Amino acid sequence: MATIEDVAKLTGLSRTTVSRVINNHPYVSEEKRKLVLEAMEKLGYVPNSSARSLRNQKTSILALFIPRITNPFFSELVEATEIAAAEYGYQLIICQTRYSPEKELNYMNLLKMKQVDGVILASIQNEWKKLKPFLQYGPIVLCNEFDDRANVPTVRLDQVYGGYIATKHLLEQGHTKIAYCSGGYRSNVAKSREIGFKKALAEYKVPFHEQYAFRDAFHIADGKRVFQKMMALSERPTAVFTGSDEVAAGIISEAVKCGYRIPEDLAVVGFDNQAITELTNPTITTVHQPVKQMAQKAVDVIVEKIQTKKYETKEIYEFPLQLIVRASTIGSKLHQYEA
Amino acid sequence: MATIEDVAKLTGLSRTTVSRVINNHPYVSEEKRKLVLEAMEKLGYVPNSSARSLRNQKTSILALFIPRITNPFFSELVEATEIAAAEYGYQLIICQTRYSPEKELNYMNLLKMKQVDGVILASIQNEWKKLKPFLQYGPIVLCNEFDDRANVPTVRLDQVYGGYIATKHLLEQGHTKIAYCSGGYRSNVAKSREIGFKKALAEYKVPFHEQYAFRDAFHIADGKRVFQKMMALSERPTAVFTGSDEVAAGIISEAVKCGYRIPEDLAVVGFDNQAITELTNPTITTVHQPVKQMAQKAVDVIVEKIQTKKYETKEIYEFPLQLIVRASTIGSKLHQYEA
DNA sequence: TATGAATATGAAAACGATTTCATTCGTTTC
DNA sequence: GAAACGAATGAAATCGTTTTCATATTCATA
Repeated sequence: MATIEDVAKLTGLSRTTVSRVINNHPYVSEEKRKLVLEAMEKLGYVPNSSARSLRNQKTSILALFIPRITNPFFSELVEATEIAAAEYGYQLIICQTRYSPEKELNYMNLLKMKQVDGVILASIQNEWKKLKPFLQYGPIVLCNEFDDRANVPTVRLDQVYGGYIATKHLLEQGHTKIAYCSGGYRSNVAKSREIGFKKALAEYKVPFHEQYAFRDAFHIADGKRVFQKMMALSERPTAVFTGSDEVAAGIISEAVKCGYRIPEDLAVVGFDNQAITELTNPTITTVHQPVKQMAQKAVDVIVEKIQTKKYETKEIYEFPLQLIVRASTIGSKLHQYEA
Repeated sequence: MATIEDVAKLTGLSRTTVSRVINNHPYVSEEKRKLVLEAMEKLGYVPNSSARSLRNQKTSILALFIPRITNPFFSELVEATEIAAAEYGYQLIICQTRYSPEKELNYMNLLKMKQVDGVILASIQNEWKKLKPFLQYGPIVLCNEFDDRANVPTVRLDQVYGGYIATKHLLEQGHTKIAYCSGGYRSNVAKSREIGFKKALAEYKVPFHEQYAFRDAFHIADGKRVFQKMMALSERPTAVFTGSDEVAAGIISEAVKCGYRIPEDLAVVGFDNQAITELTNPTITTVHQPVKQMAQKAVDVIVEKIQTKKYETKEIYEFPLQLIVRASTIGSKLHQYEA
């Protein structure tokens, strides 16, 4: 394994000069520069990352915290974040908290140990006061998830608006018995959507009944379970708002299997605009989230924070959401080949 | 930022003793050990990763190469790999090659620069002779993808068998005009499946026509495109083998939209057993791949190679595949509530 | 009671880079 | 022709650990 010393020896120059060539510093004669480059090539020399990190106090690695990567929303976020990070020359370490506060705190030590230059939190499992102390070791940027008490840069989507437009759409179709379905008790994303949901109901003077709320739905299986619960109610809802397309797909799948018609018997809106929304029958009305933009911004911001070393600045960057209307809410016109 | 020196000063001991406590080395009196632990706690001291990596010549980071993470097969692989790596105390860096040989070679420098202790290749974009030289810098383990010329540990699935059982299943249903659909020209995974596909055809004395082959299908949209191409043929196939559930779902979606019946007009088998296989209508017959086991084994193997430092050993670990029969191939019985 | 082993500790050398500071050599400037 | 400056280079310190080697103490054993 060739080191800078080997290159220095081979050229008869000092480590300093070699280092200058590597880092494109001035005051190296063209003659020596060529000599060094040739020697580096010949020895197959590449600077050692650990040594550089130690000396420069910088690893060029970011950590991205997500609950689990198999959730397509987070897959897309990881994809976009990795690409954006690579543009800046950063590597991305994936930290799956699996909804565990302990795992989250444990991964946070990456910042303390200086194994990463910064942390992007796309989900939050601990109270902010538990995370805040880590700010002394490096920047934390919130992306997607957020917390009012957190005095750090936050890149997020207007979830209140998302809940609002999706629900308003159902209300416009004449529904008054609308169920609410979400995942993540701790999540402010879910809470915001619920605020938007209730805001829309209030505007239409439609009351909300707590028995219509299901706040523990994450996966397809949860959707199936929730559907059965809804159908067991004495007064069944005619529409349901869900916090993810997976759950919406689960509901639809179970409904169709049980002989119900979507949207005639139950209108369903999803969230995320995932690929499955166009594959189910009927296709799923959903809310599109600009994940790529959000990821890009989060990386832009954290790179800037790493450079300026000002970590405790409350900056909010918010992107809009967009309703995508498909067959699961507006019925027959789009149901071209069914039945 | 407290260093080991600070802890040493606070306790009045040497760095050596503090280091011994950190690393649980023997020959430290219980009295001093406590003293050190208290001081570490008080200062909030945690060892610096870069310094450790430099000194120990070990980063405790693995790199996982995949084409793109939004492919659910690779999401699942990343999830399982991250969990398995974490058990060994390793972090996981994600390298999305996006099917680019240049990007792949570029990421390979992580090994050369010693930023990672090992590389798990779940996809291969370059000829092996281009990758082989990196073996002098650290272990490479193939996982999922493979190459006969590569003299390194390989954890893989029996793809020939996978192609075989899926195709045999179609043949057993009486199909003789069977199309073949896959993604990745360079991929030996795809090539193996094709071998299994043709083996099954041969056993049933069914000839294969090249116009039934579509080897550039990766996504849902490709499935839709392929469906249109198939229907434009003078002699249309009655069944199609696909290399991914996404493509199968695309085909089914497009077929249903155009008024065709699955499986009566076209039987479809997918690959991967992804969540969507149970959400489409009809549900998709597919081949289940034991991704978790494969990922776990790949991590076990690479950790061992890192320890033993023997990188050039050809070891093959192969896991079996399993056919999951659903409605997209066996028709009416499972189509309970359609029409 | 001397001897050797086991226990406990520290000084200093590594790991491989970058940076500070000093030095040398030309070239300009007054 | 001395002073000042810019260009080119290297020696050595530094980043924060772990490890090697040396030394000192304690303890058991002959």
